[in-house]
Amino acid sequence: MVSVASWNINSVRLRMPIVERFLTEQSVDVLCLQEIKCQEHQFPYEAFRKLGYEHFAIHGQKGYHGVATVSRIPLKEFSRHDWQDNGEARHVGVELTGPGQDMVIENVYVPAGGDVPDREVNTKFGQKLDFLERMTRWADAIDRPTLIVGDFNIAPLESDVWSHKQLLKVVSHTPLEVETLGKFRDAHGWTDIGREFIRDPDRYYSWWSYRSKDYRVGDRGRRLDHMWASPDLAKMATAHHVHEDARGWEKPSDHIPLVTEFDL
DNA sequence: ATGGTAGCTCGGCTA
Repeated sequence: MVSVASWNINSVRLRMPIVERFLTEQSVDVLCLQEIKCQEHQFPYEAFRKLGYEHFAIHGQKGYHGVATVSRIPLKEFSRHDWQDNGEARHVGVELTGPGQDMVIENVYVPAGGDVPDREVNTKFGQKLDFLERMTRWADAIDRPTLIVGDFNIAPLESDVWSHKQLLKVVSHTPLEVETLGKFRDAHGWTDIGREFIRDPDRYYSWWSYRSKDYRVGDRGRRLDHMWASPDLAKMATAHHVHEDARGWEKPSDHIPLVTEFDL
C-alpha cells in the first residue's frame, strides 16, 4: 500500500505547523507540495526529517511558485520540466525506488493565468495555455505507469465549481481552458482519480478564495487540484480522501490536501 | 461593477 498526497501549501515555511498536523494525522507516504515560495536552501528539511520524511525532490525559486516532493519512501528525482519556457519552478518528477517501486510521480503547478481570459490582452493567459500544450506533447510520449498530481488551476466540470454559469468567463473555468485540459487528458488517457471516487455531478472542491471573511459562506469553492493516473495505475487506486477540514485550520492554505491510496 | 485577502519582502508582483 502506498499513499500519495497533493497540497498547494502557499508558503511551506509559514505553513509547517499545519503540514506537521496533516502528516501526523494522515501518515501519507509521499507528499507533493506546490507554491512552496522558497529556494531549495530555505526549505525546512529538518522539520520533515523529524516526522520521518527523509527523501526530497525540491524545485524552488525565490519568493514565488516552487514545488517539492517529500517522501518516507526512497525516491529518485529524474526531471524538471519548464513547460512555460520562462524559468519558473513549476514541476518536479520522481520515481519511487522502495515500496511502490517504479511508480512515477509528476508534481506540477500550472500557472494561474491572470484575470482576463484572452491571450491578446493578457500574456499570462496565453502562457497558461502554452504550458498545457507543451505538457500535452510531453504526455503523448509517456510509456510507463505515471501519477500526475498538483494544482492544475482548472476546474473542468460543472460540478467542480460553485456556479458554472457565473464562472464561465472566469479564468480557471472557461471553455477554452477546459478544452485545452481535455486534450492533455486524451494525450495519455489519464484517469481523473478524484472523480472515480466522487462521481460527477457530486460537489467536489479543493480551493476557496482568501478574499472573503468566511470561506464557508456561500461555499464558493472550485476543484483546482487534481490527481490523475495512467489507466493501469488508476486500477490500483483503492481510496481517495478530500481533507476539506484543513481549510478551516489555523493559518490555512487556500487549498486543501488530497490523498489517494494505491494497492501496489 | 467592484473589491475583497494572503505571502514575499519592503514596492509591487503573483495568486
